[in-house]
Amino acid sequence: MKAGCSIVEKPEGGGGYQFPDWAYKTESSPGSRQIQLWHFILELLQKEEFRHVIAWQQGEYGEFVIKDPDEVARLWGRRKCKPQMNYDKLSRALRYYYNKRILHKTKGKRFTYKFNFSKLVMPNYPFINIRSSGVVPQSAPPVPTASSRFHFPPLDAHSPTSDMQPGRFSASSLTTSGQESLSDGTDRKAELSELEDGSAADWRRGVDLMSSRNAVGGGGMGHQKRKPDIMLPLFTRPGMYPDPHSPFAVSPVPGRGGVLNVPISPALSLTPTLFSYSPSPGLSPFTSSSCFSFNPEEMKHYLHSQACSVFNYHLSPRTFPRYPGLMVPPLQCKMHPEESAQFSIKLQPPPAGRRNRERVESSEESAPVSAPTAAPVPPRIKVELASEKDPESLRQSVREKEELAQEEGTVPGRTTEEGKGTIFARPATPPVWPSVPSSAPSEEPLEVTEDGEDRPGREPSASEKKEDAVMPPKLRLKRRWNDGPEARELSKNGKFLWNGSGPRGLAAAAADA
DNA sequence: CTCGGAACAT
DNA sequence: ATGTTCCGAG
Repeated sequence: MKAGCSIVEKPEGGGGYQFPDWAYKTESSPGSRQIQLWHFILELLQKEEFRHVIAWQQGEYGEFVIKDPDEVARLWGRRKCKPQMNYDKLSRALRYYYNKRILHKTKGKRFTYKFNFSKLVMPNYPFINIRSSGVVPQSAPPVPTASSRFHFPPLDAHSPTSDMQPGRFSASSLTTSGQESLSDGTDRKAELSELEDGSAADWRRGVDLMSSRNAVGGGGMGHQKRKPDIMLPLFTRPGMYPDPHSPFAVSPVPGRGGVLNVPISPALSLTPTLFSYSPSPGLSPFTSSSCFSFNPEEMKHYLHSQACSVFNYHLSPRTFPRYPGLMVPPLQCKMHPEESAQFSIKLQPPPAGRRNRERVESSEESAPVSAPTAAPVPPRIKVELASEKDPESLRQSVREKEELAQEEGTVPGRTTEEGKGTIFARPATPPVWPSVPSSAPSEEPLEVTEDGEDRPGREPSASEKKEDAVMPPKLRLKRRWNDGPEARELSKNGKFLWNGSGPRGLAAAAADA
């Protein structure tokens, strides 16, 4: 089928680092999902080349703006071999992330979305930002500001968390950047955000690590219901602060030039450990070249990180195979000269779906002009050139290097944002990240979550077993953090029916099963 | 623009 | 499970 796209192509034609195909297939067979949209977005955000297309929004942690929707869609379409991709479709996919809580929309701001990093793991970006050495390319998510916030659901009925939270989050909830407060209520049905789901659950597992630091949290937590431990992932220990480059990042392993040297994730040891995840895309040095290099060493790291990710997040169990011991995928698959892709022709069957909606006439409209040669009754296949234009490409690597050299970067002119090194500066107060406590030994920014699924020794204890599971899917869905504080209201509108929303909606329900 | 239901695809 | 493709509604 997707003959034309067999290779994982990089977004911009030659430029970026690429991962071998298998790298994207976190799960070997069944639903190997290749790259996911949010991954892709993050990927773009990491590269300066796309700064004009998509970039972090300064001032809001994790928020980004799609400056050129069409371009982003094009790139995405290319990556997925869906020439017909457009922003409308892409945005639909993005919207599906709302319920998954991977993303949410920044209301009032066009093309602006915000990541909920607590839910993300970068399985495919193990090297990202790990190095404290710095190299944080330009795009690092903005430092959290007062206004930025994620909705971190209360641990209990009343969330001590927010309360105890050092200012940062509390304030935010009130204003939120400004806009959403009013209209959001629109109709957003169920909000019920109060129930927390994974996210809360996730971060709450701070446990051990934080045990010592609990005090810091304000000591408010004493009443944890299910999770015995809750903790606010506060960075208590000065030493563990995030590396200067990323506000959230905590690179527990300071000087470590290498990547993960973590002896497999602590999680494996059942120790509820939280890792911080740093959204800031620090490209690792590895990526400086146009091709991703895979050394056994790195591979190992990569795998480790995968392991960590998988075990610590409930992102998706299938993110990584249960690698017994770690098996290293064949490295043989070096790099494909994908340059060839540039002019390859992609065949894409018309959207087969929707048989009902005959797109008979429409079938042609998509490529009316270009298919003159077609026979009278054109086969239902569209032929398209997969060329487009990828000017960027090569120079990227160079640029990156330069960046590295500069380190701070001062982004070359432009950037609506105030950019500058300040981006990476961390707030005076410890970059508290609710869901990201730091764990000493590991670099992988991870967060422990509940997916007990693959955890070797882990038993699904009722208490720990996913809360998600416990919570009725309905409730769990349609929650948003974004809403105004009050916004959430049980909406009893008819909207509670999910009849058809089916699979997708429930997807949010956790990776279990 | 943005949302989200539906149906369909992988 | 995660999109993709359409589409009506606001």
